[in-house]
Amino acid sequence: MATRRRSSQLAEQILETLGERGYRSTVPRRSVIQAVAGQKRHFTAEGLYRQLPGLGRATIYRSLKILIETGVVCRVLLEDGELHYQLSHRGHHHHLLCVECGASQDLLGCDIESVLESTSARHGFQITGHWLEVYGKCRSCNEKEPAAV
Amino acid sequence: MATRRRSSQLAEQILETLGERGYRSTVPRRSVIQAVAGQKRHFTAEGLYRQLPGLGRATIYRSLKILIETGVVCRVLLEDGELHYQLSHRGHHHHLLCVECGASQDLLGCDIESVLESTSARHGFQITGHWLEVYGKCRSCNEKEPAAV
DNA sequence: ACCGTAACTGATACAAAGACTCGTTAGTGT
DNA sequence: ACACTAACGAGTCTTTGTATCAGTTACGGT
Repeated sequence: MATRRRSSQLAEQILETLGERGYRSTVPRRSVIQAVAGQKRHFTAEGLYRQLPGLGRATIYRSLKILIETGVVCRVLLEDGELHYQLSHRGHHHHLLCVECGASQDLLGCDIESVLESTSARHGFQITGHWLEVYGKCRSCNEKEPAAV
Repeated sequence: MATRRRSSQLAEQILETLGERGYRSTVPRRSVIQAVAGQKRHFTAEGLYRQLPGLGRATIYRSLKILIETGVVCRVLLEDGELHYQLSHRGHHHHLLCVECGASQDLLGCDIESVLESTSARHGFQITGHWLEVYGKCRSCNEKEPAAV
């Protein structure tokens, strides 16, 4: 199956990145990476833990922490305040989160930064970072169930 | 002291708003509102709890929940993922959070919405909401400690 | 002023998410 | 092959918040 091979390749790649940073390639770590690489949407640490019986909770959280530091995974804030995780290929970016199906896509071609920059300057505020999540309905959910308005 | 009177007035006003919604004016509730109205920056539920000995944790959380529902208080997401609370006079708005002093001001005159709208449309995405927090240094912190670059 | 009742309260237990500790195991460079 | 140390798992602890429940209190109606 193509998807499976793709996620294995990704896992391989992630492992290599960690190797470059001096992290060891251990059996549990590889399981976590494999699982993360196979996620189609955002996931929780607890979900991973349940998906990987035999691994300790601490290992899950430790691995996840490393992956976040490395930039392989990023955090996603759900509308209700819940914190999830998600694969992140790029550097800084934002998410379009579908509230129906839970899918998420990266928001590209968005120059939020410049808008923020200029508006904040008016407040005498010097921006160092920001966090943006966008919620709504993705294309396929829109088509499935056309706008009720 | 002017500040004190202003926060009392605010507390009075909040209480009135709750009254209109059918919420009772109880002693513990008034304490919470008084405390919230006196906060200068974002705060945590646990912080309130510590500030108000004699009140039960459940009461703090319940009151806070009501205040959020009523729109008196809004949630603020810190850069590290911590969730704080903050007075909120307006409806929907965003925050400029100072990472030095913890001050926060509302981001006004920002038409993020329209930028998001048009960008997301390109993805076939129909926006229903979003969450934006901006981090940086506020005017006074900038002046105190001029840019190191 | 009193009463009935529904809202509210605090103590306590519970739950979820995650950090910490520590003795053991296992990658990795030499 | 060995030694050094990162990483492991089990378990405990903390933080943040919710659920339960018996007792209390605000408040509209008389």
